[in-house]
Amino acid sequence: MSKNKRPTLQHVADQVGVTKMTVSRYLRNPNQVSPALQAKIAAAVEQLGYIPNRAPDILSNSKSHAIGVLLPSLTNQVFAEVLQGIESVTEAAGYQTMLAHYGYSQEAEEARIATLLSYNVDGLILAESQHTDRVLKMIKTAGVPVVEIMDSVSEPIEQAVGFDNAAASRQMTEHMIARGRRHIVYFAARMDVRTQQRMQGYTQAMEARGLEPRCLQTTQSSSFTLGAEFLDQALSQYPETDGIFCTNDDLAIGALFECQKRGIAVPAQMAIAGFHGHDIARAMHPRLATVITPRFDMGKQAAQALVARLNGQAPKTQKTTLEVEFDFGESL
Amino acid sequence: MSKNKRPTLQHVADQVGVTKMTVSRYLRNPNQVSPALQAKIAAAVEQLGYIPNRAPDILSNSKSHAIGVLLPSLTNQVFAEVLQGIESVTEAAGYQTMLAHYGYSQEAEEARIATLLSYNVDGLILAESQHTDRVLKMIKTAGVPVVEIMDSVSEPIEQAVGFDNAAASRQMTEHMIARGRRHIVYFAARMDVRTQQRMQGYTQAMEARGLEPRCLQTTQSSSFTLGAEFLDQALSQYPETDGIFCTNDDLAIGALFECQKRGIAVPAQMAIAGFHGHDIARAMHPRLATVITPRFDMGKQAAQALVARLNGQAPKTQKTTLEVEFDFGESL
DNA sequence: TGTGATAGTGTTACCCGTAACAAACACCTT
DNA sequence: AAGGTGTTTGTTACGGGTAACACTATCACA
Repeated sequence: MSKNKRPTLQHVADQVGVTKMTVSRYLRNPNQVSPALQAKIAAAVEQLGYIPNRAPDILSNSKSHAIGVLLPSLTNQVFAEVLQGIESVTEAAGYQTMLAHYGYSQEAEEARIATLLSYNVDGLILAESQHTDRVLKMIKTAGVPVVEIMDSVSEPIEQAVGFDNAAASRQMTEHMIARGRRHIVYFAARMDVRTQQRMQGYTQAMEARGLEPRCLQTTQSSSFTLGAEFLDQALSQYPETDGIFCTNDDLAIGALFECQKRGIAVPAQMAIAGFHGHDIARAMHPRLATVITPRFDMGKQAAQALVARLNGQAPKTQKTTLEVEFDFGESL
Repeated sequence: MSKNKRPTLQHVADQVGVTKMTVSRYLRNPNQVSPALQAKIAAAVEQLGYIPNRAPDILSNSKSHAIGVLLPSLTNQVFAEVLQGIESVTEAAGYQTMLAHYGYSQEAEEARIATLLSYNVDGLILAESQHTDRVLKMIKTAGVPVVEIMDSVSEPIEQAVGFDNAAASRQMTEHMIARGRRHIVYFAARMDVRTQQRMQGYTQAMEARGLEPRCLQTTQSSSFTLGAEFLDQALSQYPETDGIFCTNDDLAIGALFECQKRGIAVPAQMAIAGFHGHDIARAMHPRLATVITPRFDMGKQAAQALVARLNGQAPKTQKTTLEVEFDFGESL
């Protein structure tokens, strides 16, 4: 039961009767060694089951070919799609992503970044625009390129790829007003920076039309259940409510289901809009009005920018603002 | 603009006037060095912004304190929750998870595992029960412990934590039959091993009652849209259909929405059941009948088993079968 | 005063793949 | 035949943290 250590280049070399340098050359470019040896080395590699080992390279060159990705949450569909966009690029470029999540906590983010840097990641993609001082110092000291996503308004560390949360929210609110809604309530959860920006966009649009902004908010995380609870709260607190705009689709769907349960007609009696444009929102009846955010594309462009940096290209743009789309669905 | 290399123990040591060995000792246990040096080293570490480096340790000991997790997909809510269960354990145990996904392809899984092993992961959690020969050989050669999840029936490489897909499916089908449904159609997508097991459970239950099993299947991935399309197909192919059992909640929800659109009463005219028990299924009206799978717990127990192995404990059980729960909701 | 124990610090060697350089050899050219 | 060129393989050293061992200073106690 003694654990045989995993084979190294030396083991392969011994089997063939050459030095490990020759095997190393063969593995990176077979034509660098003579045809006779090529066959022998190939056989030995196959027989021993040699598995490449990045550790020495990481140690020597501090290049891990790994990229650290920090996301607040993975159960949130939004970030799963962002990650797909990132990996569509990193995978093709030969980078392994090292994923970490921090549950919207700055302290947790700091700890995760320290861990990722201890594995010598070559670059970082961060889904947050505000960081602790220690995070900023670590990134500077480590000298790794960083791309921030989700927000194109805040000042980035180096580069950012995102969209304008406040503007998107303002436009959706304006559209609801244009359709005749006057008593729109905003549902906000978690109260992270982006939710605050969206709430601000809503508030601006309401005030610009002389309407009174009304926000229901909580620091707990959003869920369908919460959307239902907020609907209840809105109806009792503001009985005249004729529209609801939610900081994400989960709340909106929860509110819409609750309307259906109570027999409140959507959109006849109540307009409902969400944020992000998830598949489910677009499959339901009535189809949910929502802001379609460029999640995949944002991940993709962020990764492209990072890979370009790692290939030695200087940052091209500091901020990239992606456009959101609107689906006014059947719920307004 | 010359890139200062990130500080090493040697830099800290030089600043203090000791050897790097002393700094190393301080970092792992401050009391191993004299109080006078403790203060000086702490100051130097802080000033230089020293970031620990795992690479040498990985090289020396082949211990990375990282665990590789292979999931077929991340946009699938199921696996996001499994991952949360895994990380609830690994994070506390001081292991970094390295995540990779393979889009349900055995070849992609093989490539991902090779990559993870090249980073010297200490262990693997695999969400698949069938693997290529090369995967089996690599795992054996690397000598890393492996825990498989999602399926407790197939023969595991070493250990498995899962549930019985066929039995769960059989039970749900039996319940639908007991409620009087006679023409139940099964909706299957992707056709991975677990879907096939579930379909088999359905078929067994139907045949045991002398009913004709009818399956609509496709290799494309499931979606709400596909659920709607399948409903259309079922109604035209088998007009007498009075029940639908779907291989996952996405299909079931798509089918349910389509019923609502067409004015087909659920459950009066059509019973619908899903699989997995997502939040959305439990928030909608009528509440979707569904098999609630132990996703978080499965990830948690798999990670616990793996961490125990890494702490030198022998595998306790080869297979762990977790129980599923049933929510018959309001759609049967 | 010598002996042994202990605390604190230093020295050396190692992990493994590869860059850089060196060497050996075949073959061609003048 | 000497020199030049190119091909193939070998040798050495390196990266950064730490285990193992060595050494020194301090102190207690017989």
